[in-house]
Amino acid sequence: MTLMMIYRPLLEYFGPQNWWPMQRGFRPPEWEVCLGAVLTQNTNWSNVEKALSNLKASGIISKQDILRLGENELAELIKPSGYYNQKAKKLRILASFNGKVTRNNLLSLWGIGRETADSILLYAYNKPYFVIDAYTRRIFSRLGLVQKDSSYEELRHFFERNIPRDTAIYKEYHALIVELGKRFCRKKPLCNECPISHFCESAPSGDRDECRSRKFPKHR
DNA sequence: CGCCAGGGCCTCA
DNA sequence: TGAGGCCATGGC
Repeated sequence: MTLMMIYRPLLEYFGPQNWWPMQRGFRPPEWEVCLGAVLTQNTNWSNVEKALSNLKASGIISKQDILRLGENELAELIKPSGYYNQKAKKLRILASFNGKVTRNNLLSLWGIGRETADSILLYAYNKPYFVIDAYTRRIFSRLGLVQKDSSYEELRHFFERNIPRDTAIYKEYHALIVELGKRFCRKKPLCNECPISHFCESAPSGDRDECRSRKFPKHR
């Protein structure tokens, strides 16, 4: 079993997710992707949309707009996204960053951890970093392809080694993982309706392929 | 009402 | 280097 053998049925089942538009010739505004990447930390995207529409309704879009605003006023506008005091601080720090956009430079900023950094690098700057989140860890450990306690960097390298180095695929795959996690591979999984249960070690045995070759060694 | 969502930081071993 | 506590709103 390969990672692309899982990608294909997910794409067929859910269709292209089109998170941040990824067509040729179109780049989403980098700063707007950064806004979303911070606001969505441990938060439902529908709450992020409320925060983003508050910002837009107030004409607050650009980095300069964010920095012109006081931290408390910014916090008030992004309140629906939760953790609004922390996120207001994080956004001001990120908005004032003017250095070269590298992973290490992003990680050096307070409030930007591995997942947020990789989301920004991939979706805003089109750099081939695979984004790992809680769904990724849950889904692929249930599938039996990785260990539950693998570190972030171990998981990221595992995906980057086993997927074609194509940012369009990275973007789509991560979005599909999130969709599968929300719809089927929940904390209490809905294996009976899951489109990839036949690949899964954790699914009830009736839904599973009993005779399949394991192409990957268990990831440590 | 409880649970959880596209995390990250700090503290304390 | 990892577990646990903290940050917080809104939808179901």
